[in-house]
Amino acid sequence: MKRTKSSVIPSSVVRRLTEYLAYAQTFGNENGDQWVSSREIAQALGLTSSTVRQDLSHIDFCGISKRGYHVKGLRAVLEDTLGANSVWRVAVVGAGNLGMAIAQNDEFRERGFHIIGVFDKDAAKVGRSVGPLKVQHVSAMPDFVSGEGIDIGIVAVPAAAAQGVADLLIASGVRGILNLSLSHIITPRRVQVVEARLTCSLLELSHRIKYARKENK
Amino acid sequence: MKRTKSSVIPSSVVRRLTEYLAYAQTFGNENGDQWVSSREIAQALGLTSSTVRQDLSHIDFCGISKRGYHVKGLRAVLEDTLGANSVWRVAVVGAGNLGMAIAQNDEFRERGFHIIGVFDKDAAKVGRSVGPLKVQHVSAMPDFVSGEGIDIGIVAVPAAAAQGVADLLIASGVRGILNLSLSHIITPRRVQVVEARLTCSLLELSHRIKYARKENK
DNA sequence: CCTTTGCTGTGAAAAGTTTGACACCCGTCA
DNA sequence: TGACGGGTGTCAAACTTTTCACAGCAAAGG
Repeated sequence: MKRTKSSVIPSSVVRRLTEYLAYAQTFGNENGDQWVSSREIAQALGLTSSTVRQDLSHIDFCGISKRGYHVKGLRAVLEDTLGANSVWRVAVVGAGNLGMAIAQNDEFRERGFHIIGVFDKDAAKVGRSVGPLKVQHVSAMPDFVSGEGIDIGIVAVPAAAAQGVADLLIASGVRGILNLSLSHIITPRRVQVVEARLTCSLLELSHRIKYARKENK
Repeated sequence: MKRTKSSVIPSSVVRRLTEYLAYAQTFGNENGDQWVSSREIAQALGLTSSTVRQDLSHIDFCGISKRGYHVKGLRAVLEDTLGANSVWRVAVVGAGNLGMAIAQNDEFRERGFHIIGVFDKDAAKVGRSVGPLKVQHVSAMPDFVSGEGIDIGIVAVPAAAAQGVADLLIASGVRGILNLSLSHIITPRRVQVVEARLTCSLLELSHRIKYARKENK
C-alpha cells in the first residue's frame, strides 16, 4: 500500500521484471480491464507467488486485494521501469548470421529498439541489404554512432574482436552494450553491459541433461 | 587437494563454468603447457579470484600452488562436466531470422551441437536450404525427432506457438529444450529447459542505462 | 450491516551465493 | 639447504535472494 521504494532494483529482480512484462504483453492490447493475481503470474512463469509479490513491491504500483494487479497498469509501469516505452537507437556490429538475424528481427523494433546501423569488417559483406539498411564498413561506425546518437551497440563479432569493437563503441559515445560474443567485455562504469551467449546457454542445457540422468536414477 | 565433491553443482556455478570453458578455449589448441591462475581468470571475466576457486572446487580438478591451473586439463574437465565433448543431436523449430541464423551458425557445431533438422509451420519456408539441410514442415518433426534420436530442441517460434511446439518435442522424446521464445515453457521434470531471450536482455540493458544516469548524478 | 473469502504488502526466517581470511603447498633464488 | 612469494583449497562470515507466515484490505453475499 505504500510502495515508495524506488531505490535500486536488484538485477535478479530486473531480469524477472522483463518476464513479467513479456507476460503482461501477451494479454490483448485493446481490451478493457483485465486483472491478474500474483499466483497466476507465478504459475505462468514457473515461480512462486511470493516471489512475484516481492518483485512487484520494487516498482511503484499496487495491486488490490481480492483482484490482483490491473494488467494494463502493470504493463505501463513495467514498460516505464524497464525503459521499454522509450525509443532506443541501436547499432549492430557484425553482419554474420546472428547479426543479420537480429538486424532483421521486427520484435526488437516493436519494443522500442530501433536498429539503424549495421557494420562489418568484411568488405564482401559491406553493401548488402538488411531490410531498409545497408551493411557499412566498421571504419564508418564511430562517426555514425556519434552522429546519429546511438544509445546501444550490439556486439555480434568473433570473440577475438569483441573488446576492440566495444572500445570503439564506447569511445563513440554508446551508453550500453549487448554482448553476444563469447568473450567478456570490459567497460567503464558509465557504460552498461549485458552478456547473452547462446553457446553458454546450450552448454548449461547439456550439463543439465547429462546430470539429470544421474539424478533420476 | 581432495576434490571429491561431485554432488550437484548449483546453477549459478554452472553458468560461470560455461564462461570458464569459453575462456580456456581462447588459448591455442595445439600448444604445450600453459597455466592460468584464478586471479587471471577472474580478471578476464570480471569476477573475484575467490569465486573462481570456489567454483572450480566443484569440479574434479586441482590447481597447483604457485602455478595455477593447467589450461588443457582444465578445459578437458570443463568440457566433460558441461557435456561439451559429447555430440548432441539438435533440431531447430522455427525458420525465421533467428532460427535460420542459429541453424547456419558454425559455432554450435564446433562445440558438439549438431543441428540436423530445421522445421517451420509456414509452407512458404518449407524447402528452403539451410546449409546442407532443407527446412521441413513441422508436421514431419515428431517422426524425425524420434527417428533420428534428437536430444535437444531449439524453440525459435512466436510466443503463442511455443508451448505447443515444446509439447510436440517432449512427446517425441527430446531431453532438453532451449527456449528462445518470449513465453515460458512448462515441461515434465525429466526434460530440461534453458531460456534465452534477447528481448529480455535488451530490456535489462535499457533499464540499467536509464537507471545508471540517475545514479551517476 | 457483518461475515466470509481471496489476495495483497511486508517483516522475518531460511536458503543460497559471494567474499575474506588463512593454513598449507610448491617452485625459485640466495 | 632455507626462506620467500605467489599460488591453491577451504572454512566461516557477510551478503543476497527466496520463501514463509500473517495482518489487513476489498469485494461479495447474506
